[in-house]
Amino acid sequence: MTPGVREHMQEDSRADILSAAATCFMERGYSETSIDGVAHALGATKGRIYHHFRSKADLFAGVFRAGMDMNYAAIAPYRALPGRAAVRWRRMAFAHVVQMIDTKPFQRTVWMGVEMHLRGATTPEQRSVFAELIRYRTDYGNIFREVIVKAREEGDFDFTDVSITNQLMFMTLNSPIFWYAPRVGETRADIEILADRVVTCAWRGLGGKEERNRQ
Amino acid sequence: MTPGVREHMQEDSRADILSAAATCFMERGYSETSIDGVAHALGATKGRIYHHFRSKADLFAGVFRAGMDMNYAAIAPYRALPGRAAVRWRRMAFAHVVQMIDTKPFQRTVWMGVEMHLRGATTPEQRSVFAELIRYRTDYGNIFREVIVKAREEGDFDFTDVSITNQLMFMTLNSPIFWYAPRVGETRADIEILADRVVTCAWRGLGGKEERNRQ
DNA sequence: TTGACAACATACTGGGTAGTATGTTCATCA
DNA sequence: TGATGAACATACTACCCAGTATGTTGTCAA
Repeated sequence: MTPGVREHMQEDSRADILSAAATCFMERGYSETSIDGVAHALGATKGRIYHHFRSKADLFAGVFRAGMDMNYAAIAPYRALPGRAAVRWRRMAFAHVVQMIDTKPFQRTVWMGVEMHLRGATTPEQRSVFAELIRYRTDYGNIFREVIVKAREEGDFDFTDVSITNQLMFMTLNSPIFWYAPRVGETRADIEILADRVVTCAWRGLGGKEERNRQ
Repeated sequence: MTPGVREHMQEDSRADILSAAATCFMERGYSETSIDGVAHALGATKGRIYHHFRSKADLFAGVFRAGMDMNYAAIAPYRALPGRAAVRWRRMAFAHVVQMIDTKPFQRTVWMGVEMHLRGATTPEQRSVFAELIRYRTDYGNIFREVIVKAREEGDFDFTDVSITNQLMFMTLNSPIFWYAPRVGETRADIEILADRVVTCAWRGLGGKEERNRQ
């Protein structure tokens, strides 16, 4: 077997662990999730996980980072769109909401990570790793922040306090991670309609003008 | 000492435990919170807590119920207001948001309780108690649901899907439990301005018309 | 003044789990 | 073809913590 393929297999194994861990973290929370539990979900044992991750916190950080990586990738195609910022915002917001639905276990883990960091539930040694992840996530938030400020300057949005507004906007855009559940026979189009409703709600909250071509 | 006073002292002791437990649950989450930790925060020991509550889950349920009790009490004065439903909604929503800020530790615990129930993180025996609390909370949500439906009928709100809209609305109204932090020198008026901004954002999300007398 | 009981504190036990130490297998490479 | 190391599995330990069992103190009622 070529070294390239071997390396790829290793990365696959890591990705499988991250995916299983994300699901476990979502379904049981951080401390209720045991390494044995994640291993069981994989049909493996602890050894496999501890071979790839130094600790439970390291595994958690891996899921967090993977989730944020996917978020950046999801909005990347729209960040540099020319034209009005409000239009750019709608594309980004829509991609973000769809992303929340598609990678819900990872996003729930990211959310938990932020909560844990805010209450300082990390050991000193992992503090720096965690702080970097939080910065990674804050930067992501600031991308949207800059866009809505620009859109306000261009007269398309209307709000007073930027910080609060950005918080409320993300609260709406992220909310599917809490209440979305796939319906039987649900198509891609159904999900997109759902996402559009969420985006429209956030759009209104930002003081965006009503558009005729949307329901 | 009169029996009345004794009983009152007991209730005081219970209330102190609930308050300390709410803070601990908020700061550390459910499983990271130890009974010893709550006792320590009270300057007491486990014995005191287990004298009033049968288990950790029972203590948690007590905090949950107390939080919801306070919520019902907060909106009670406005539920039967005559006039347009949209106006009634604004009063109720404002009272709700202020309540989220004032009793944040309890509300965070309620939130955690809902999450735990959704992922089934309860033992069978406590399942019925928990189910009743969830119903208590669902009923509270339905109060708002009925009001926004009425307001839509009266032409003041404009939205498509009631369930999603109610979810998104509560997401916005509840959000201060995640990002609110008291500022130095903050007055009651500052909090009310903050709450009004949140209510306005939710109002817009519901498709409410802009009002001139608000910023 | 003396039970009786409420309201705690103290001391102990058992189960679950993070982390570690040590095997085992198999592919690659010299 | 034997050495080497990656990629796991197995076995074990040490700790934390919920729950319990039992003591202690003060109050009230008779």
